[in-house]
Amino acid sequence: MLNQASVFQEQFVPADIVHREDEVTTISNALRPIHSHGNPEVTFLFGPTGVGKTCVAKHTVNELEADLSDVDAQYVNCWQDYTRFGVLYKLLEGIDAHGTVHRQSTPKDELFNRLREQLSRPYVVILDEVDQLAEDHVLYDLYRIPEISLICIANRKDDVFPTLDTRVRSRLETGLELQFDRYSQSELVDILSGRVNEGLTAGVVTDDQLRRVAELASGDARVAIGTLRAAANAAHQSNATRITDAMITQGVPEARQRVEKDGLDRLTDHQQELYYIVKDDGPIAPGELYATYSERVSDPRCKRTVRKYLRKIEQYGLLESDGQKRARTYDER
DNA sequence: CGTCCACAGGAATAAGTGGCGT
DNA sequence: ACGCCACTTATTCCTGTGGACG
Repeated sequence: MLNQASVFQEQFVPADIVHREDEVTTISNALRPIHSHGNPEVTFLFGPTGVGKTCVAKHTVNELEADLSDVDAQYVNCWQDYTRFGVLYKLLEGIDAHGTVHRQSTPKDELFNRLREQLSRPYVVILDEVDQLAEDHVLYDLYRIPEISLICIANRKDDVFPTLDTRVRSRLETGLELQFDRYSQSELVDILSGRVNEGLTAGVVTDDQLRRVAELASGDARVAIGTLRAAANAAHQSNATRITDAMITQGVPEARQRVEKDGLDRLTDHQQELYYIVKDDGPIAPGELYATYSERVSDPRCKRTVRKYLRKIEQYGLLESDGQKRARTYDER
């Protein structure tokens, strides 16, 4: 019944993008100067998780690569490569020019210079989760290289721009900004249908069931597809020929946990403790949160450090804060 | 409506880590 | 083995500020 499990994987990029045609066109147009040896403005994609930002970016770049033979492209997730070094190295890797580089012994601008020298043709760079970039000025570095076209992805505009150096910001703010919103239920159904047609044997899941999955995912394609994957796996393992409603109901928490766990894995014990306090007791005021936290752990970190943790957890999309200063409350997302 | 203070977040500083060449 | 260097993480200190409260 599972013909092609890969279509349910996180990083899968479908050949046909549904319900994001306008976005694909807009980004395509933004990249158009590449055809005539110009250099495009920076493109920003904003929106919550599971709304297709990464997918659309990758798809559009794939199309461009298929169109033009003399163009390079590289995808960088700034979660993994969050330093200037990491990003530059990844970009050199993308054009097979990384050679031998030692983290410490390589002079500061060696990587940058090497990248600039090696580039002879357009290089489209997708910077995903760009708000996680610890060293912003690398954005400015890349901006200065004429061959490089940037597509930057982040959850919220406010996560990116306020932290940027003003000089960097003023350059980047002139770029194109695209806001992605949550999918509607029927849009999610269409997305799911596409995957089902490719990945599953006909008749394994009904249209009604897909509607149910879409409804439970509340606009998040990541959760929707994850739910379907979990249900399909459950059916596969029990040698069933069809997905049952129970499998779907069971798949939802599984998919959500997976999304949650993704972020949680990146947190330290202290950060996880904070997350669980907020999850259990939220919405919770800063003072109370810190009091509870210092009770629960044996060696509490100072307040300043806890504030840094909370900011980080919030950026992971696990928590959200509301209000300013004394009136602020932390709550689960 | 003014004062106060809990809070956010920047900067400087200290302590710890890991890879490197010698 | 050793020190060096780049870099990370936590702490202390500090400033600005918005909401609470008299």
